[in-house]
Amino acid sequence: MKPAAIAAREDASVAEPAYVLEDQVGHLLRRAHQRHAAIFQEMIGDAQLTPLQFAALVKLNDLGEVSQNELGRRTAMDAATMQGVIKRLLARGLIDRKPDPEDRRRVVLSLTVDGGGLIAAAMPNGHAITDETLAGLNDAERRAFLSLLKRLA
Amino acid sequence: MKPAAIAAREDASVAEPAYVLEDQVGHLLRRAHQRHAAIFQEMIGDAQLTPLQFAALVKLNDLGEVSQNELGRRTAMDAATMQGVIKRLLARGLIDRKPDPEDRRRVVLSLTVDGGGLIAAAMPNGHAITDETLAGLNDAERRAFLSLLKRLA
DNA sequence: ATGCGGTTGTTTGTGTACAAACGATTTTCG
DNA sequence: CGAAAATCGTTTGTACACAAACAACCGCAT
Repeated sequence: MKPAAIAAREDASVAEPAYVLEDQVGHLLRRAHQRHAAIFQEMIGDAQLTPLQFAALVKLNDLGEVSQNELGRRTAMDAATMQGVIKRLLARGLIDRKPDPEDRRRVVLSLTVDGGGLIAAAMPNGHAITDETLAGLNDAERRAFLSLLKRLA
Repeated sequence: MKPAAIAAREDASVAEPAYVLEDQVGHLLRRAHQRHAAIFQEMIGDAQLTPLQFAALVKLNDLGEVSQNELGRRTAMDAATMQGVIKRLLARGLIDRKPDPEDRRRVVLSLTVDGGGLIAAAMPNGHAITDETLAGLNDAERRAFLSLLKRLA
């Protein structure tokens, strides 16, 4: 059995464009995301804090009080994923959880003092992580990249 | 307790740049990757086939025979992740696995006929998925984006 | 008022993703 | 030659990521 890459090269009239894994957006997005996650873990300054947990804390810091689903929408996590993130933040005492008196389905989340402190301390690291992730690009390239990336997300 | 976003706005002399989650590369990469995964699942034409499984099959198609770790490096998966991917592809009879006679640590992987057929059928869908993922951008923007993304990955 | 659609949070199951530790082997180098 | 270092594949444990199904609850239209 001959590898397709060779077979294709043998017949140039076959206009099938080669599927080069390394050139596919999906693969590149995955690898860039992997690299970012590694940088995050290295620089966030708290070995237990993950990107999603950090995102949840940041949003909670911005919003004050929110329901679990709402926080999920704001951070692009689905309800099931949120479940795990919330559980771990609760276990570390970084967030609070109380029933919403006005809607008995809901649960209201908010930062604890510890959570607020952690976010305040980690925020600068967040900026450094973003910077390091974009390290290969100059300012103009960063702006261009982020603007294009936003249109894809 | 006042949300930090408001507190910051009250004192313009504090030069702390706001940490806007929606503007961070990491968050945008994650969302773009999520969107791509959704498009992939919808368009790949085989409900069981995941992006990583597809990537492994594509590389196997390109290379003919490789060891498990080597395939992992070529597809940017670590050994533990590879384990699961290989297991599922084996279970579906899409790949073969035999000991390397020249190195008793190694296992040689290759496509089965079924695997080759599936890849041949799915390849066009792969191109369509890449296209759909980049749908918001014109040709020049796509080239620019991919070139920048490659430098980050 | 009630009934029905939609929302909220939860659970289960499958599939990435990676660290860490392991035994078995191969390679390298003193 | 033989010990140390590196590689290969495996397992375990933690953390996303989402589909699907669920009970409880809310709001709206009839």
